[in-house]
Amino acid sequence: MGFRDVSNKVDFVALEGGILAFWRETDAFNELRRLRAATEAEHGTFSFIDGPITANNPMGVHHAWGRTYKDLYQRYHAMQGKNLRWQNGFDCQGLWVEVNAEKELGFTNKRDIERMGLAEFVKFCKARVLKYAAVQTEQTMRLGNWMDWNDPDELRRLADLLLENPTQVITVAGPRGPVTDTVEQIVARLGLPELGGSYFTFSNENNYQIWGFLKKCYENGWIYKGNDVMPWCARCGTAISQHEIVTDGYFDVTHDSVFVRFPLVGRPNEALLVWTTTPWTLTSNVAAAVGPELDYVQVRAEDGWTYYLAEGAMKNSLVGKNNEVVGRLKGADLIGWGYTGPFDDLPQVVAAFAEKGYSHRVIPWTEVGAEEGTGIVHIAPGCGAEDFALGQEFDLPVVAPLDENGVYLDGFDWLTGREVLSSPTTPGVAEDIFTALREGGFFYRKQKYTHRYPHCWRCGSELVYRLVDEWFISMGPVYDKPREQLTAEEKAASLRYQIMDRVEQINWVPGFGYDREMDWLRNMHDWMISKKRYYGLALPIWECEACGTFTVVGDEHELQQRAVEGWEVFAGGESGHHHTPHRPYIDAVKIACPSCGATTSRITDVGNPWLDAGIVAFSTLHYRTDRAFWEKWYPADWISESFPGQFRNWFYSLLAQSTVLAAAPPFRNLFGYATLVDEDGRPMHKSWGNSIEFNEAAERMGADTMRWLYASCKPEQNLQYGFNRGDETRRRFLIPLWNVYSFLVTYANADGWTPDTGEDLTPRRQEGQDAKEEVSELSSLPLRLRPSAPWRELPPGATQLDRWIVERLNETTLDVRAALDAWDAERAAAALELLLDDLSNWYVRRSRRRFWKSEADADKAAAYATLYHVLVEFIKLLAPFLPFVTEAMYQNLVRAVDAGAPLSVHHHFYPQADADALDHRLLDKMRLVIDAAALGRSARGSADVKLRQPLARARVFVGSEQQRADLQELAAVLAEEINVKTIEIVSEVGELVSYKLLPNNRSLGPKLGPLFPAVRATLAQLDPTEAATRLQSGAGLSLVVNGQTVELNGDDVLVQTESRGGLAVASGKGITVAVDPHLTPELLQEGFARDLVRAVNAMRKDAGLDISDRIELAYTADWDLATALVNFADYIRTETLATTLTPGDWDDALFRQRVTVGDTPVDLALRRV
RNA sequence: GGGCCUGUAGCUCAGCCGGUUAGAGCGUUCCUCUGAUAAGGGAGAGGUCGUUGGUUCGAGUCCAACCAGGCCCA
Repeated sequence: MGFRDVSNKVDFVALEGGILAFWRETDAFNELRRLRAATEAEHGTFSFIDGPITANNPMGVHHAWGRTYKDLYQRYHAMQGKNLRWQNGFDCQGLWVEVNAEKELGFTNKRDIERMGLAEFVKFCKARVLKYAAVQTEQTMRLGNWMDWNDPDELRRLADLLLENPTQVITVAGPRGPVTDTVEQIVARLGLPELGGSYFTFSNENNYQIWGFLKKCYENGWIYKGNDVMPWCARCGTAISQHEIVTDGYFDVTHDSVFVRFPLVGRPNEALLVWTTTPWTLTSNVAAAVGPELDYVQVRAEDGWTYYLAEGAMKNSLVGKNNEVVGRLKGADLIGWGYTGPFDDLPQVVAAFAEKGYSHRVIPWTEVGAEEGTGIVHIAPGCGAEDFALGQEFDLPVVAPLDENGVYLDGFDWLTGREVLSSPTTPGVAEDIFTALREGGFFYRKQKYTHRYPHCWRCGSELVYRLVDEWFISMGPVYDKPREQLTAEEKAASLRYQIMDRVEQINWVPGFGYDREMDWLRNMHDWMISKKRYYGLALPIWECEACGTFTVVGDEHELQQRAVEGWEVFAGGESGHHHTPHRPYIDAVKIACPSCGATTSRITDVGNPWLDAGIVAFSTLHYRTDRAFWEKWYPADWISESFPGQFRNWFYSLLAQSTVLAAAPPFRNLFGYATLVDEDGRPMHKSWGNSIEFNEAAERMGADTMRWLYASCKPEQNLQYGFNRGDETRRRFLIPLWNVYSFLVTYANADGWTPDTGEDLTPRRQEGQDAKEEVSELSSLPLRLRPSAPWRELPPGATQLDRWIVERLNETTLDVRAALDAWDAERAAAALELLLDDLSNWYVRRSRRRFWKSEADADKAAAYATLYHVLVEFIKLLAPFLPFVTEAMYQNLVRAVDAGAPLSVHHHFYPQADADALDHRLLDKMRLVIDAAALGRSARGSADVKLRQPLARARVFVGSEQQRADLQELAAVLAEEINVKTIEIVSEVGELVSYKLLPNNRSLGPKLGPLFPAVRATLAQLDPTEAATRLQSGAGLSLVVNGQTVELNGDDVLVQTESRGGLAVASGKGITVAVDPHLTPELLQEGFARDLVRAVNAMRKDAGLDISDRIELAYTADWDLATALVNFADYIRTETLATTLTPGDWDDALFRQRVTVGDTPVDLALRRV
């Protein structure tokens, strides 16, 4: 039995398809799970928690980056015998799901959803999530990830059944047997133990676990209802987040801005001059802000008023020529002045001011400038985000004028019921406001003003800023002292400091992640957990309209107990079917107010989706139902996500929820990576046409290529991604790897060589025995599945080269393990690339003749055995990175010759090596020759002598005795590499080079200090050869500098060599190689012979001959060349497999060519024997 | 305005505790090797190390200020 033949041309994409089919057919992943269940007792577990991906759209190549790391580390730890949970996660709730559903349905605003009906809409969202979870599952499988995947077709079937009728009862297969329930409930139980597969954050377990978290926050007194001023779309009736505006929403528009006078109290005919672009907010004016450091002027204007405004704003603000500056003052001087507002009589304004005992006044704000407006800013805390923040700071009243449709509320007199913005049907209020201002004597002038203004990215309407009720979790105070000085009480009162203590316990990779997270925790505001939408976590807050009390429900059981109304709609109802805790059904349940007993309703808000993602450290680990399981898998050993954004999102929500619910951080190691951009460094955008679809990348580039590209890049830097980069990656690593493999298989098959699988103690799988039965046998850990021992038993004919490449393998194994243990895939990949380079460009190249030769001796056997061993261990090292190509090679190299070997390369243990047994001497020695050979080639290049032309000798200088001995030992190798007849190793190369003396700054600098420049100058004036000779003989130099005597020893002076006239010298890394370029007639003849061999072999290839075909060779050449051919006939015949080499030509030649050897033409003809 | 990060060759990036003539990959030009190789090797061209000060015998490296870009928070 031998290997399947392997072409050196390979279609990686087709290969990957074949491997996916192989895994599917052999159930290879599940067999791994069975194997690891058996090895867990000895090797433990690796706990990974997958950050949920929003199941909204097909995956992008940026997701594939992260998913490569996730798969890589899971495979690496599985290859150490550890057991894993292998659970992928989908993010399923929240605004982004709604938005995509709305787009698909062609909806333009909230009222469309209400027309459709909440139940229908929520159902549609869930089905859409299932559909894209199926797509993302298929894509991630294509990337090669092994996970406990749901069958994508089953997910699609559930989506269809859900849309058809969510209450129909079905039975589905689960790992512990069939499960029967309504479709709605089956979908809500996905990912739970009875159904297995990925977790979905819309699951009952996820939602109710968040209830438990919120209940605990409530018990700690941290939940409260607060206000915020948010950008709001009146048409859609929804808040728009700052993020949504920044990405898509700012356009230039022209508004009527207005200059208004605010008459000052106690200063007749004097007024502040203020300016605004949003006249409707003047109803809600509370204060006027000035820059305390800014210069202001008092101006007597021609309209009879005296105005105050910023000096720098006069030109833009005032009209007329007869404006006279009558005073100057700082903004700070104005602070505290009272004034009269333009709409002080509105009932809401009166009420709000009365409540706080407040009247209009001037406040300081450092942000105020004179570039726009008047330098006095109108402040309406109910109508602007910054205004609101200032209002909080100065404890100002808030006048909030608008309802959710942008219509004035009660208490605004003639404005009540008016729409604030103009629309095709209504004119808006701006003109009427101007009229009112004129009538009240507040109007100064108006002005067209063009500015960037936020718009709704969905419907295009201008946004307004609106005061809304939102629900928050308090993050506690920020204390004005170092963290370590906090008392226990202070810490107990402030969740942020408790979270910081958890952050401290985590290993952040890269390290700046720690700083970012801490910075966020220091500066974050209370966590706003509500969103006025439809599809998402139903916040378990019931609020009493009668007395204002609110209460939080901790789980479904508590809800049932406390329900006073509507339980049957939610959990029983006409059909008798239990619904999931989503709107609208959950809203039917009423409970009694714990304070006054009134019937209360759930607030209609849904939850912030980061609650959904952050709870998974509990919900997916069965915290509520199986505490032992949770304790086993919590905290996660490792999590990984792209870090932009996640410090305040997933990482934060995981940390916050874990801090409240458990005493330990949710994860021990965090690995973050940056952002994926296109090859030019620009962000990828569908609309820019530079984004790459995952499917396109996988099918054009190949998943292994993608994975190697991802794994070998620097994670903390943005990844510039594209097909050119992919081609380069394939060329640099995958193709050379395949070529080594193809080389081995080609020659092994030609020679009939197979690896020795004798004296094998592996229990063989019997025909017909299924994998499950095998588990009991495997529990005794067969030898083959034990960690592979370092390969100490080299075959009898092993050469130094064989021993070297095995040591390189061992060295690389140590490097790769150390790197992966530190979550440094880049370093691991770099070490693996170096090994491939050594294997391909040194070991195989230098061993080729051992494989070609016809006699089957011990040397050849050793070469095969060594290359085979190294390659098989190499692909195990690579398996977590390149699951496809390593599997393909494994199936041929191992399984094809040993049917009893483990089914998959991924079932093996990761290679191990013994650091103490590493032969550093051998590694250093060979590296020295590799480096010297490179220098030799360089030296030849500088003398313009091509490598094929033999030269008489090279002289090599190395610094240490040890290096000289090493080089002496390997002189033959070096001679062959650089094609010289002899190598001389010398302790000084003065004959071939000239010396240059340089001060050793590192040792002399500290010793000499200010004297240093003078010593350097003196040193430069010495005779370098004489000084170098003295130093090399061990004697020191004595210099007199500035009247002082300075003694220099060998360590203080660096002796460098420079090539001298006409000689070919190269140096570096402490090595100098000088080749003698002088050519004798004999050397020239040999060069001709080698040229000819090269030409003939090229002809053989062109003629389509097989490697082993014998030929006859005829030539027509001039006398010089013919002499060379005669003199080197044996050599030429051997190298070209020619039985004869004669002058002349044949009529029946198979192939004929004129080639140039040296400078002269030769006619060659060959025919097959 | 605050925090974090980044400015080094055409592009992407190394450059340690400050120390010899600032390196690598890609691209480019030339040369070369090759019966596993779609590869490999060598050489050339290409640098005000963001700017300005400072510390030092010596600064790409340390310090300060500034400039530009990115991310986050206001």
